[in-house]
Amino acid sequence: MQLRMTNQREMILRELKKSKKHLSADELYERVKKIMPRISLATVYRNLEILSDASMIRKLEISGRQKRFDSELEDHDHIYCIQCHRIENLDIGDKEVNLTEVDTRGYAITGRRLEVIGLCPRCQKKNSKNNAKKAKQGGSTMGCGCKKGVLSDEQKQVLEAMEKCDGPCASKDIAAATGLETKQVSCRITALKKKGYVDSPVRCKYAITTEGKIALNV
Amino acid sequence: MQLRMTNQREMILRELKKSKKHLSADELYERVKKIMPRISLATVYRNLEILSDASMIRKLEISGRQKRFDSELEDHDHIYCIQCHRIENLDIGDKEVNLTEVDTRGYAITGRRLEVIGLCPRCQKKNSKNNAKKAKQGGSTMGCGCKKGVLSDEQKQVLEAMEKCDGPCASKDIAAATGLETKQVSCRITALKKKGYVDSPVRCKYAITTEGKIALNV
DNA sequence: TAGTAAATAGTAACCTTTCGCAAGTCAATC
DNA sequence: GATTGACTTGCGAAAGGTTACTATTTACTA
Ligand SMILES: [Mn+2]
Ligand SMILES: [Mn+2]
Ligand SMILES: [Zn+2]
Ligand SMILES: [Zn+2]
Repeated sequence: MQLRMTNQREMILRELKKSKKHLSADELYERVKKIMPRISLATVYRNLEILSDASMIRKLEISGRQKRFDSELEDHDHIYCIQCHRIENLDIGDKEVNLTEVDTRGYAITGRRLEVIGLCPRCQKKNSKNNAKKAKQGGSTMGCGCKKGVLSDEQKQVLEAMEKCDGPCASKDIAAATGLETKQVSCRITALKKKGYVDSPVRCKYAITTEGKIALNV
Repeated sequence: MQLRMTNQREMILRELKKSKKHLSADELYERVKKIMPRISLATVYRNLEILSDASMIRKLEISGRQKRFDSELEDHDHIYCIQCHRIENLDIGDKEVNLTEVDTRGYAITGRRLEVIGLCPRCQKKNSKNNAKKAKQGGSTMGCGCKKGVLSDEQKQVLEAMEKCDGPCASKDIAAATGLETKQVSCRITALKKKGYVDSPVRCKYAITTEGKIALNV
């Protein structure tokens, strides 16, 4: 089994090296596609696998998320941000980590993986800003990690009713305004709160948030 | 937002603790289902997420594979097997890993994750047995990691033709016997070789392997 | 105890990754 | 130079794991 250096493979390797980042397969795919528009995502995956088997790149299997690939071969560890999932290199000396005396339970050790986890400087800044803002607003529940701001029709209906209403309103009011059942309104509000589009300044009273208004007008 | 201790949640927590293993969501689901047959897998996922957010359990997000959950809250690291993906606890003292002097690039450190990677004793044994067997057989390419031995109709056709033929035969012969095009036969042979059902004792000649015969008669 | 918020079951959708196939490319052999 | 087969690729489909949505039920609390 020998490797052939095809154009695709070469380009994938070159783009990964050029980026100097820890790219995921699809990020790399987007980059390579600009140069080879017909390349397939499967080819990118296949080659990243092959290249890392051949030790020409490194595969980073960090923390249950998307795999990332690293063109740097020298031994090094990584630090990553819990919030923005940025991954950066970390240089650690032999003194810091020394596993020679650890009881490895009969395992034949082939390597180790060390991740330092934290909040990157950018996210720290962002958070302190947001916190200041939130304190003024009275503490919305934003930033829950919901991936999408997509609204269902009924959610939109509820949100629209809430926008028209001035000041916090009860789910009963929304039900009356929309014609939906109270129970259903309650469900929609829960979902919207999770997305950060609605908050509850007073118990049992709800209001649309700034984010909610933005989401409505998209 | 407050937590309620529902029956489902309690059971999930109890079963995880009882197992003393690093279970995945679906493994836990199978266990809980025996006691609460109507529980939903989504409930298990939701609760594992909630419980780990509440620091009542730990989420292990190891190596880009399935998430696993750990009821042990004390700080400890893990060792895992590249082959069977078993995960075991690993006790490491403060002397072994000391990151206090590492340059963390401005990150606010919240934790670290150390995985030692290797081959577990069981897999070591299994491998040495298999290698001995392979050496005797003359080196078939089995054990490539293909997950399935499922044969497509055309693969089966090729394999059957190969079985009837005595001794190694060329892809041309198979093409003639099956009525398929030579190129297609070549493709099927490649796939079958990858599965370990065919090998090539002489260049350009192929024969069905023992595994191949077994697979045909399933 | 009534009323509200949180949780559930069931299912659909989602996202990342892998697979199978038909076709193409290339180097080694004839 | 033609043939052969190993290695690749693009494409489509599917697997596998996880999350989202919604009607309904349950736990809590005022
Ligand atoms: Mn790196
Ligand atoms: Mn553990
Ligand atoms: Zn960050
Ligand atoms: Zn193992």
